[in-house]
Amino acid sequence: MYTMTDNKNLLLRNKATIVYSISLAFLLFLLKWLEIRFIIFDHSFEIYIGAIAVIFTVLGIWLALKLSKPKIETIVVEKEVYVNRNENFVLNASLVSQLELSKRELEILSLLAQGHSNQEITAKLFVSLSTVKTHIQNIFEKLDVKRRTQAVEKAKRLNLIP
Amino acid sequence: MYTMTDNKNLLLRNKATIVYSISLAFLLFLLKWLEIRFIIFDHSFEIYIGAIAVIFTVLGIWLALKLSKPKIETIVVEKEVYVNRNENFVLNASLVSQLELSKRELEILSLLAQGHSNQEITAKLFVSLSTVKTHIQNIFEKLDVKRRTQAVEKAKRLNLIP
DNA sequence: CTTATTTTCATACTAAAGTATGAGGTTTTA
DNA sequence: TAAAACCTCATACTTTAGTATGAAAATAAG
Repeated sequence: MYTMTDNKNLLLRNKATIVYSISLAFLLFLLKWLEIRFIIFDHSFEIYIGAIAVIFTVLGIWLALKLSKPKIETIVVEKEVYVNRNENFVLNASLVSQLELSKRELEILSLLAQGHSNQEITAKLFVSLSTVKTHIQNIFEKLDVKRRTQAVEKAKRLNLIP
Repeated sequence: MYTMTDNKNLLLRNKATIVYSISLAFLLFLLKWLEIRFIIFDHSFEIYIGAIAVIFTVLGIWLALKLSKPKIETIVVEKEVYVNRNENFVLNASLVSQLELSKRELEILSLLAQGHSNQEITAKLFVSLSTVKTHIQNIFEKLDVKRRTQAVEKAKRLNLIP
């Protein structure tokens, strides 16, 4: 099966070469034949050359059309998938990676969104207030926001948190 | 104006013809020149004809590439973009009435959810900072919350704001 | 028209959030 | 194994948010 496919590809790939070779052979034969007639009958030299020019131009055009590869144009169609806010939350993992948000940062972002204060977050995660503040600061930088309400709004909009 | 456009289209449409005509004229001149050299110096006839063939083949190829519109093969790629379904937000009017939230309060609640600071809200609504604070205070009481993040979370959960 | 509700605004104060800087320990990656 | 990334924590300070109280104007409802 594979051998069959290979053979088939070989023929297809070299089709133009084969065709041109055969055509050239035929045209050379034609040249010789016309040359003989020219020598014998001494017809107009210009007509002969003109015929050569036209014939080979046509051959060139035909060959170019066969050889040219179709230009591939890719169109990206954005298909909007509507997601109900909480039910079908799908994490935008690529964006999380792009923004370089760590697991801890996402965790804290979630707790912000749930309405917790910094002090409450310390109790939930068993860390100090300054740790929480540091994480929040990092989150703000990565999301390019100034306050927690902005962070939450943006994170939900971008599907970073449910 | 229309006449100008017509003239322009005429030139564009016949561009290939014009180019080919000029090229042919040039090549005929070249032929004549080569012919004269051929007659004078009596070089090989086959080389001369071969040169003609090659030249005109190249011309044909060049012409075809210019003439032919590249075959454009279009590949459509679907990319899924997750969009929150804000369109289907249905205000929980009965609950708004139950909680006795006024229009102004809902308005300010929305701006909170969008991530605005108090000062920013003053600018948007053309009221003073203490007005904003008073409204927010009233919102907190009616929603029984302690901070804006809680208010936003609860309001979205209860479909009070989009 | 009177009353109730809403909106507006101020003041003084406390609490929480946010900023900037520095440092050390742990885990992951190349 | 070294470097990078992540997590943790502290300190000092500024800014914003939140609280309590009071008052007046505007609008809506009875």
